[in-house]
Amino acid sequence: MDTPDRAAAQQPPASRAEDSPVFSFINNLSPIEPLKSAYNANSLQGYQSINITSISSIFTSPHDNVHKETRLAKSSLGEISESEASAGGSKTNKPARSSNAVRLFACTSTITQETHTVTCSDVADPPTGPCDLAQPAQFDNGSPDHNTTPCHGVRSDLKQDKCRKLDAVQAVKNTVEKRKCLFSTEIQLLDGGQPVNDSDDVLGCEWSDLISTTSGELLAFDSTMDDHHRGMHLAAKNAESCGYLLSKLTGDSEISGRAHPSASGQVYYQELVMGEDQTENPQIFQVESQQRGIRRRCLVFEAAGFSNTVVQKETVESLSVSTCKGKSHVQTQPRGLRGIGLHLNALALTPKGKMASQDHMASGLRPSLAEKDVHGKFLSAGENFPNSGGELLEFPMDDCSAGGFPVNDHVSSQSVSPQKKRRKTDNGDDGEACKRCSCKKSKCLKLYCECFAAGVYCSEPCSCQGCLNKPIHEEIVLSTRKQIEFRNPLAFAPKVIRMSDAGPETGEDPNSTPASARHKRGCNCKKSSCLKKYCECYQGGVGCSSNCRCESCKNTFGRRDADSELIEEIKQEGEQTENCGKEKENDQQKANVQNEDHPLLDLVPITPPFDLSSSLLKLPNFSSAKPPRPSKARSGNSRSSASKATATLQSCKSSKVAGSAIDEGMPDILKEADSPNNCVKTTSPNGKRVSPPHNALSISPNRKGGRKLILKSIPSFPSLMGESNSGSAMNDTDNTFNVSPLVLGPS
DNA sequence: GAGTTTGAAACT
DNA sequence: CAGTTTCAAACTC
Repeated sequence: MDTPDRAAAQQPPASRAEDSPVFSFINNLSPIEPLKSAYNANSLQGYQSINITSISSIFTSPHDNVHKETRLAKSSLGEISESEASAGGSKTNKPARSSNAVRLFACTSTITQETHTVTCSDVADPPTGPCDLAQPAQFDNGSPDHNTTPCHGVRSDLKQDKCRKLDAVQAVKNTVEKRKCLFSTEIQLLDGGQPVNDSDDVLGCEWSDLISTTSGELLAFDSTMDDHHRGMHLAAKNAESCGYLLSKLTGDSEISGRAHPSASGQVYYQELVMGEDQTENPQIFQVESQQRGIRRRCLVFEAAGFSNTVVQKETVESLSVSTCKGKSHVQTQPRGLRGIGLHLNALALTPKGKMASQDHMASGLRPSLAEKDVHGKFLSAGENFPNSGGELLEFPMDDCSAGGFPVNDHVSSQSVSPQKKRRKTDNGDDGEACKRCSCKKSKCLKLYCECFAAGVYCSEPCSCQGCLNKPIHEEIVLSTRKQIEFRNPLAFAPKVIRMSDAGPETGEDPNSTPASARHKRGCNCKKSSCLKKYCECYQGGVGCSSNCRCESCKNTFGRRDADSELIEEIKQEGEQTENCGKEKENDQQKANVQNEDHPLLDLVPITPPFDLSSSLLKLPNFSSAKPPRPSKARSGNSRSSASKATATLQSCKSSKVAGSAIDEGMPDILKEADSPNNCVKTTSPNGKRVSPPHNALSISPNRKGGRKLILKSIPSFPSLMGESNSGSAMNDTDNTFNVSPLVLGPS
């Protein structure tokens, strides 16, 4: 178990990898160089305003993250494998994990470490006990995906302050370390060639990602050779394990799968992680702090990260995989977990558009390596879903958001290839996808700002003035967010979740029915008749619900008026499944008719708030934050429907969704708050789609139509509130799911 | 591209 | 909690 860890820890940071033939070899290899340069340039541009050091730090972080993940994954795997061997094959062997985790940390620390002071040994020694889960989580943070799961994000934030000082130094060192990482990855590649071969898909993705990133890093950071050597050393060792791991990962996926099939499981893990994280070793925190760069990106990748964390938590193996979020994830991740985490705030942006189908991403193979990386990450998120292929959770992240996030993330933006953007546009409506905010007075620190609302930093595409929503002003951003969250816990909640067909273009699928926290509140349209983008419901592609206070609603995605009918339908479904009331067959029929009226509706389950997907989303949001308005909305016109819904809820729950999976696994949040809504929505006003159980399933890999569960938006920021709540984490699904795109800084 | 409209967010 | 103001997106020209 410990051997790997020890090796990492023991290895003198200064060990000379440079001398090693491998090192030289790697240096020579740089097929990917061009990409790097591109990245660099992009990143720089993105951060024009930022000083060089910051930029570098930022820039590095993302890459680092990527590397980390890859490394970690591999190394962790390798370790795991080793540990397993030593342990006698008990995969779950905690000690093993801890060791693995430790090792991973060591790697990460070396890679990302802002300062050499953070020694691998430090990391290496962290107490294994509770850390098992926590560690993985940490890695997740670091992971490119970034999910800055709320938990992580928070921590990291806290630590960030410390780290910031080091940032400048990091920038310089990052390059070195990155290089190390690269080396490690490459080495791994060399060593682990077999593994890669073993699972082309999964590994391939990882590799591609790794390569791209590594290559880029290598090119960019060659100068830092000295440090590299150290890194090399570690890397080399890691590589061995990694390669091993890679080979194993494919196999391990099964294990991961075992862990927590259900979404609830995911949540559970997160919570565990959260808790653990809190208790985690300071060392770990250091690592996290080091990774803060990653946090920034969180928005984009949070989802993925989330999934990653979960996965890791669930199974060590998954951890290793996390890096390769894309494919590897899918394979490795426990099914239950998939999807949930993903959503990003970035999604919030999506509303506008369009949910870019991320299938592409999932498919993962994009011409540009960079894209692959990014996509892979995204994909991973999406892939979380059980059926990577068939049903993916798509995160509607806008390219912009996702990619866009970018600037901060550098990686994202950089990595985001034109194709992505194109994709956005394709999916989306228009080029808008890329469009960003154009705030003038809000300084991009209010929800008016799409970027801010989405939990992403403003980037190049933005035309904002006096923007403070930048990594440089992270503290301000965080504090502002806190304030907003305090005011409205759901402020950053995901707007919509969507279930869509497996079809690659899900984004556009009329079928998909998003639900969003905001929609929970409902719109308040008066003149737009809910037929224009002014209407959030319409914008999100969801029907208005009982929560809406709109006037003369003509929402083509469904009306609240129809809610009652829909509800009834749901009831009927419930009956079908179980014994839900027969009460309103007629109503149901009516509902169906209405649905038919809207072509889109047919497929779409419509209502927002409460689809399975919504349940997923809810997880995060609901628990902690209750929508401020909901009461209002309910009280409003729709109330009747609402009451119905509630009434039906029980039946629905029991019968349908209740679904074993959800109820069981689902955190209370899912079950509770929206359950009624969920039922309703699942049924969808349209009437066509209905069975809630499916929804529940939707989360699960097997959704009926092979629909993808797409999270359009996820609460990017872990609600600060949530954090506090996290203590009661189990209950608060919100926390678990919320991944703060932006890392919450030290609160 | 400029101006108007709209509704959410923020403020009182 | 309600009403008003501010704001930026959406929309129109």
